[in-house]
Order: sequence, then C-alpha cells, then structure tokens
Amino acid sequence: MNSVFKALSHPARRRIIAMLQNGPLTSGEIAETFDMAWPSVTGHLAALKEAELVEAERDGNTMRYRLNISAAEEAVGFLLGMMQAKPAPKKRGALPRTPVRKTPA
Amino acid sequence: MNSVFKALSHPARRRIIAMLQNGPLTSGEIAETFDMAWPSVTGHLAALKEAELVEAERDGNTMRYRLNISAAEEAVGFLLGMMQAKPAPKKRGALPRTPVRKTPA
DNA sequence: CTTGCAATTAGGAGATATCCTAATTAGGAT
DNA sequence: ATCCTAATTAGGATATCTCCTAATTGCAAG
Repeated sequence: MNSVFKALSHPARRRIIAMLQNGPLTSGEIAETFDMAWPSVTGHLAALKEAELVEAERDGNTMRYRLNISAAEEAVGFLLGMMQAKPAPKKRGALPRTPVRKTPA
Repeated sequence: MNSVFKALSHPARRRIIAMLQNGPLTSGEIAETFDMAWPSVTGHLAALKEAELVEAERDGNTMRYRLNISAAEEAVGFLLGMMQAKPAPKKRGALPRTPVRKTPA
C-alpha cells in the first residue's frame, strides 16, 4: 500500500492513470503528452508498475501499458475506512496521561 | 489533491489517521505510540493538517487533533474514477504516430 | 548482419523529505 | 513574575525523488 500512495503522490503519475482510463497506450504515446524527457516518463511508468497500478506488455516493437485496478482497491479501502470514523464521543475525559519525554532534557 | 496523496504516502501518517478514527487525540498521545522523537511526529501532523486530512484545536495546554473527512473524498473520487475504466476497446488500430524525440540524437 | 525506431537502463545534479537535537513558544499553576 | 509541562519551530545531516543526457537493449525490416 505504501508504494501505491507514493505512486499516486506525483501529478504526472496521476495524469498517466487518467489517460489510461480510456484504454491502453504505448510508452511513446504517453511520453508525447509530457514536457519532460522520455526517460523521465519511463521512470514514472516504472513507479506505477512497481505499485501494481499499471501493467506492461510488449507488443512487437512497442510497450503497451494498461490500468490494473486491484491495487487501487486497497487504497480506496483505507480512505473509506477513514470516512467511517466515529462521530466523536461525548467528551473523552482526562485519561491517565503518562508524561512522555522522547527528547530527554 | 497533491498534498493529500503526498500525506498518505508515509506509513506513520497513515497510522496517525487510523488512530484518529477512534476519536480525537492530543499530540502527546499520538507521539507516545511512535519510536521517533516528538518533533518528528509534529512534522507528520503538520503534513496531515496541510493536506486538510486533519484539524487541530488548542485545548488548554494541549493540542487536540481530529480527522477531517472532506479532503479524503477527493482522493476517493480519483480512485473510484480509476476503477471505472473502460473495459478496453476491441483493438485501437494504429494511430498516426508522430515519432517523438525529446532526447535529440 | 546492419540499420532504424521504441523504450529502457546508467549515472549524476539539484530539490525535497525525513529524522534528529536544541531552542523556543504557549498556557496553567504556584 | 516564575516554573513546569505540552507542543512547536529552527537548523542541520542523510536519504530519497525527480529530472536530465548519454549509452544500451529489443525487435523488426532490409
């Protein structure tokens, strides 16, 4: 899950995901749409693949990238869990608070 | 949305979110549960606040942190959109491909 | 086998993230 | 005012990220 959120944390990678929602694309077709150099795009694709948000397949001379939903489901699960948080208890009176000092004086 | 995914991309910050699902907690209560120094936890809390995943409120001498759902909804929206991707068209025949060379020979 | 195009890997510069310790701010109690 | 505790800000060391150019790999065609 760590690599999933990390992959999603860069705008270029989210844009690649958005592009792939209309169907698979080749590395070159994706790289075309960015201002950055092709090797940089390859790096982003590798990050998405590592997070299993995307799958790659060689098609003759070109590489075809397609979405892979499964890893996204975990991430959605985390966020939905967050949105079901308890409506906050009445007060939560003073717990026995052990004063903690990680940074010793 | 960028700061949201960036905030979610660190395990400590996701763990803080999970902790807050049971209700608000103070900075100290959160810091207790980590091996890292308190100032480091403060930094993570600041990142979560910056992403609007969390709200802070002073309560006497302590700071109380609580979840803020709204920013998470955007992120869920992105992921759900990803999961509704088209089932892939029949073939997507050869587009007129302009050979792109960002890295000139 | 050589040539050509698609795409990746290698290596490095500059920016950003993460963590620490020390110093500081904020409030409550004496 | 002074002191104590809660929490943050400041500053810096180290690691990781992002991007670039140059070199390399993989296939297909001539």
